Amino acid sequence: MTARSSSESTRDIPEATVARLPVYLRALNTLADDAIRTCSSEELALAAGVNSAKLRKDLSYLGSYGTRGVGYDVDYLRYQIAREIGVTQDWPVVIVGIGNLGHALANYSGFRSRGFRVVALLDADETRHGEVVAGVEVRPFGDLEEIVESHGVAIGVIATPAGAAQDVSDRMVGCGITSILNFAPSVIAVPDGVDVRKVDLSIELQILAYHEQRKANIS
Amino acid sequence: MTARSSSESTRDIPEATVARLPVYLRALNTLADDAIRTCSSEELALAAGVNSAKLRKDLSYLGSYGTRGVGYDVDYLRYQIAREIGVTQDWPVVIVGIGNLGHALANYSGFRSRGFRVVALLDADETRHGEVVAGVEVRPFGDLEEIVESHGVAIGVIATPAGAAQDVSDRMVGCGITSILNFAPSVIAVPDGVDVRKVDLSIELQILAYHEQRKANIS
DNA sequence: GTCGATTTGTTCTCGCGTTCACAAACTCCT
DNA sequence: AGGAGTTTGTGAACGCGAGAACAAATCGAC
Repeated sequence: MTARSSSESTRDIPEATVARLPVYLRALNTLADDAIRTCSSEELALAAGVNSAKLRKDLSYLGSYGTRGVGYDVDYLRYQIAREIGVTQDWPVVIVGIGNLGHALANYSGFRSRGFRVVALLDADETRHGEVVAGVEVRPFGDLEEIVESHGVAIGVIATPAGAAQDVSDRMVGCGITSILNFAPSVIAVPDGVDVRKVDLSIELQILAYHEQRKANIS
Repeated sequence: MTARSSSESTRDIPEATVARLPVYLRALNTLADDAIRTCSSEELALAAGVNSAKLRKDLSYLGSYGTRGVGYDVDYLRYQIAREIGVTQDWPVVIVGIGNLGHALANYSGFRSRGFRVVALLDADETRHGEVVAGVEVRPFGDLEEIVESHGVAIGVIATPAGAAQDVSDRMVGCGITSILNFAPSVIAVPDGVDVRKVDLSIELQILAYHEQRKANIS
């Protein structure tokens, strides 16, 4: 409908679609690894675990990158999705809280390969300072402002105990971080304009337990 | 409307509500730790980070456990939610894949305190067998069937690389596991009746990156 | 015992997301 | 060149969830 200028691609993509784009991207990467050049919406939907109509509608928000009667060019679509999400550029990331989970996150190769670079590991516990994890030295939490400023960090990861999460969040927001991924099992409050996503391991298990309990009670 | 018999409490709770119940439960636990006996829907909603109308509607699916003009009894509501979710009972859990993430999961105290007991750690890599993590010995993946049967395990956690996830899933389903929490960055296919929840670290970051990119492009 | 204040439980409306179904567009074969 | 076969992109219907608003119920004061 609307005329679309060169790189001014999309207006607003529904949140549900945004959450699925990374899944499509991964599926496309897998296809590319298998030297597959072209795929239909049906094939890609299968690989991504979604309905093909939903996939097509999702992709239509980005533009018309398919060819009717043929399908999608894997490499081309892959690039378009990556550009839309923003993973074609480099995102510096700070991780606060280097416990068991922080360790695992720092070592997670999936970040590196998707444009996320861990520029600093911070912890309040001084006995951990100087320790090197995944090639990065653990530094005092007080260094946060300096690091965020010098590297232009916009994304912070909280992997602390619940009690520290709100304080860490406040400090992050205070020095200009506008996106937070929170692994601490607590609700954190942030001002408007700051995005928070929450990953809670035990909540996921509790949801499974609920359904499991229902299955057992077929009375 | 419907007459409600003794322990036959609810019919079907919306999925969105089920996902929030654990959040309410945690908020209630925090209140209880502060020796608070009673709370209004407004207070609890604030602690849980949701709208109070939504909270009341969610709780109404469980029954009428509040008192008008007063609020909710913290301990009583806490018990009711815990019973509804199923965390009053003990859930044996198996974790497959003891890499960085598997280590972190095995050590995560939030599982133990919510009724989940890690009964076994399995890994395909023989060099890891015998290693003790969080008080549990790492055993060969081939022991899965025996362990699931002897402990009555219904919930499995996959923390392997992407390539192994589908195989592990198939084996789990094959020996009777009906709920899977998948941390591997891949889509797994399971038969009807098996629940899968997926936690993907890099996808969460990519979603944040998308919004971050939008913030930067205010052009 | 009655009145006012308070808070729950529920009804209603609205918007988002999912899915179906089909027209438009492209390829290939003859 | 034309027709058959495919596959995309999208309009329309449907169902679920969020939030506002209100009636019902309880407590406390007098």
